[in-house]
Amino acid sequence: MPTITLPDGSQRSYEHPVSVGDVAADIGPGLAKAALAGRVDGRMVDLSHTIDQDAELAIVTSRDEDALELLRHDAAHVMAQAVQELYPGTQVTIGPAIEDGFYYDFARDEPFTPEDLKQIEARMQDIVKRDLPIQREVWDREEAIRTFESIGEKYKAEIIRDIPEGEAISVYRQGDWFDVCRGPHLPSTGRLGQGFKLTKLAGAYWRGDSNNEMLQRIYGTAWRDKKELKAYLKRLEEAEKRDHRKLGKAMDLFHTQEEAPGMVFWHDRGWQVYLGIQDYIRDKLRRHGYQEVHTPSVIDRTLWEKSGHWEKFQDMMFTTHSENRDYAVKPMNCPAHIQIYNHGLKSYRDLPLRLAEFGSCHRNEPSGTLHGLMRVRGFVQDDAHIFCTESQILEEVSAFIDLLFEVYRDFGFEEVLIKLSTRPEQRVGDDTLWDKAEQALEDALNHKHLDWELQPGEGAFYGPKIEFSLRDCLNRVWQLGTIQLDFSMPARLGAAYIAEDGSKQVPVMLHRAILGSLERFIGILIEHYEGRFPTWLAPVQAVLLNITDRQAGFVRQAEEFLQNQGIRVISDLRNEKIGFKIREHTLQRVPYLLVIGDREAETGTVAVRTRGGKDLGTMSLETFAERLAAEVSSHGRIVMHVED
RNA sequence: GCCGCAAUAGCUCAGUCGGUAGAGCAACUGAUUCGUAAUCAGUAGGUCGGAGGUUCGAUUCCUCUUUGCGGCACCA
Repeated sequence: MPTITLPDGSQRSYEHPVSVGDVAADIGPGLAKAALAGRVDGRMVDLSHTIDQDAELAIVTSRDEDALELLRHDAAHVMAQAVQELYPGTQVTIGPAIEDGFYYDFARDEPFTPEDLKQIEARMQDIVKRDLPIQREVWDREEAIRTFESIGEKYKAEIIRDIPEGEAISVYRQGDWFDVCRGPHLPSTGRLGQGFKLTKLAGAYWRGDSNNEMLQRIYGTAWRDKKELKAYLKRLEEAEKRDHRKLGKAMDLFHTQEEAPGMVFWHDRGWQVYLGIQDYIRDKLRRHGYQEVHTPSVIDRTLWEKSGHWEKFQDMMFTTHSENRDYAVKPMNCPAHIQIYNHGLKSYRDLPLRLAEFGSCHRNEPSGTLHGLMRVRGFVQDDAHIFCTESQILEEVSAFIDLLFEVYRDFGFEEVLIKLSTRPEQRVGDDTLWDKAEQALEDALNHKHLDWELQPGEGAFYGPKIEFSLRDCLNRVWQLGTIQLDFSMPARLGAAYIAEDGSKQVPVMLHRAILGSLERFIGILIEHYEGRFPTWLAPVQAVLLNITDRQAGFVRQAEEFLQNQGIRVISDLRNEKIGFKIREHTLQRVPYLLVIGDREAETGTVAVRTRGGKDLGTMSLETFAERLAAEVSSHGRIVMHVED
């Protein structure tokens, strides 16, 4: 008979099988009331789950993190019930808990409207008030399929058919409503509470396949109580203020317009940031043994046919035509870099050869994917291709990872998501080569003691890859850097080198980028810093502000002096109150505001105020320039501070 | 590309149950020269995304289209 071990190590023995709820009640009435579910030997189960052998048990209450997932899953069920009560004939499909909330996909001919969401939400609250007990039942497979088909739920019947033979078909019932579900669930709908809200409507393909019909997805968020919900909504609101599209407009960095969808018009201030990043990367590449090259944007179609891109991506390439020839605007730089590699016979002594380019690429991305700077049709990558021998792969990959983290740290990014994608089903190259390549990437990651996630089957057809991603302010993940091994293209485009033994060999090519698309990277930077670029990247680093017209002459002198020191400085001589000017330039996120009144003009100094509102006191122009230079060259690791 | 929603002044937005539009900020003019997040007054500013239709009359209703937004699918 079961002996149950609780998290504190204490044990309880029972003469007969007991439910999780029984154990909770046995421990104390308070816990019985608070109990939502149990964790038996690490697996989440219902309160009604029967324990018939020795086990470790933790009672899950609303205080546990686990409770949130339970809650969100239940919210999805309650929403589905509400929808089916309000809109008979709507079919249910799947409805899981997700980060911060839940969704449910419905099949219904008529589209849901934002007004419907309010009604559904009201009905959900009603179902919560009804406090319907949630009961688990195990059904016979055939009977389950028949039942769901008989009530017109063809998607559910299909889901049941796909449950592996031998696995129990569990059905959860709340009132008159029931749904096939693995569980676990809360003991009753009342336990969901009122900390939920429906957030958005969306389309979603059945089973995630664009060949299938589109269902209607309703997203919601769910929390333990109203207070947590409010805090979450507040957080979302704050995050939206960081949106690079809003800040880009407010800070006059760039714009987009109807005539050039997915393309960016960079304004002076945005372009300063762009150039600053390019200069920085250019310098890094020189120091790390890369050559910088530049290749044409418009290249004859036959080259893309040879490289294999035409076959796979022709729909996504912009094309043009002239004098009976077809051209494509380059979507990537690698075939062009191989052309440079192919000029002149290469020896093993030339390897590794690292060719870098700020390659301007155009891809005709599907219209629905465009998103501010994050997903565009015209972009520049900090792209490079490393041609090397097989034995040089590990060393080159390691060196690249070092460089990548060096760069990310200079930009202030510490949290990077890393994924290793391995061989897909359709691929070129034999398996021993893949073994070697995947091992090399894995070794390089482990050698650096990095946390990474394996994505089996997600590699490119020509080789495995590592991807480096960051999250934006709304928690969306965007890939920045990548390094990909390629065994295919060098051979396709005739790249070769003469080995030590005089034989002709095909080099391995590593495609790699650190920032990826500069456009996307700037988008991430804007959101990460909420527009407050570190001084070394800020489009305007300092602004000189006069108090009255009397100081205009000195302001002009100071501006010239600081400009000659290489500082991006402007002056604001408008006849406005100092508070007004401070406000404007603070909103423009200029790192340093230099106020000049009679006192400063007489002594040749500036009163320094930061965009954060800190008063750094008065200092000479020389001192300010020196300190700013120190901040810039240290990439913000040394910042100006108040003198003691 | 697919589903849904949206598009009004330079910007942020209100509005019209069909009778050719309004605020704040910005701009311009004038006054003010004022020491750390908005000085005051005045002036001007719109084919209400584009095309077509219904109507005596359309920014408003309908159709198409473009772009954007939120997802889904895609991402060399």
